Amino acid sequence: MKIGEIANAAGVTTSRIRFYEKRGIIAPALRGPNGYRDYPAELVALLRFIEQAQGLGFTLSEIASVEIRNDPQPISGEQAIHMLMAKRDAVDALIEEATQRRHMIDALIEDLRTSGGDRADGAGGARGPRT
Amino acid sequence: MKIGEIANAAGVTTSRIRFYEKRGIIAPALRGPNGYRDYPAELVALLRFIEQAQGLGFTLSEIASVEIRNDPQPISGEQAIHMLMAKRDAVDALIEEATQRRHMIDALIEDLRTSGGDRADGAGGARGPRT
DNA sequence: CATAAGCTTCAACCACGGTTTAAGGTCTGG
DNA sequence: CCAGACCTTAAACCGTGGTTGAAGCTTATG
Repeated sequence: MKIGEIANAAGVTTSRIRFYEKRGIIAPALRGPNGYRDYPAELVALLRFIEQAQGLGFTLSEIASVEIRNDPQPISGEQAIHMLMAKRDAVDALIEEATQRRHMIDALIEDLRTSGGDRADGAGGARGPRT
Repeated sequence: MKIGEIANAAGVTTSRIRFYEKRGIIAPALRGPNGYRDYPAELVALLRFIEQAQGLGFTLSEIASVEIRNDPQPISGEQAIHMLMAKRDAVDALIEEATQRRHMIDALIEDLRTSGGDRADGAGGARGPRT
């Protein structure tokens, strides 16, 4: 798929895709004989994932660390497994952090509900009288 | 409390507090006869709330619009609750995505282990030639 | 009383995450 | 054949969320 098709399918701009590629957040595309990028259709899902993660406050570096790209040069099975396991750990870390964030959100909601709009700073605590 | 005390208690920099004040994210401080800012101790909790919310991907504008100050009119926690619930849904979606990714990584690792490290590519989504 | 620490304002600078613009090359349809 | 759509790179620009620095005033301490 050409960059415009991918961009259209994923709902992002072409400039954004090029930017991601330049930053190593997505794998460099294969190139046709005309120099045009040729992306796999799977990239659409990855781009959506990136948007999701960004919406949750993850930086592009964080996202890049949990994402796996097609390595240009095949590496030994040992290395590949090692790398994949590192990626898996990073994904686990992301899931854990996201789960914690979820809990934090729940707590904030509960706090707001019980305090009846009294104040919004309930979480994180420390509401002593002023010093 | 003077700005340095507040900053110390909340674990933020003084410049950040001045920045927030300038942007209207926090209320302007009272001033002593010397011109020094004098903040209520409650600001500490608010600053922590701001950090939390930022970590969840909220922009300062979003926070400012939802944040509840010492205003006479406590603006509805309704809004905040809706915002947080939407964010919670987004977090859930991300967790699901990440979990699927984790499974894909596991499958790849297994693949490499059983097939002797033939190929090191694949990811982002399905393996397979580009479409 | 001197000196450091802490406060003031204002302006310049920075990283991040892109978008926009310029100057092309390529491909498609009438 | 050629206009317009789509692709290329490189570099300039932008909003957000701050940090850093200069220059000066105040306050606390030996």
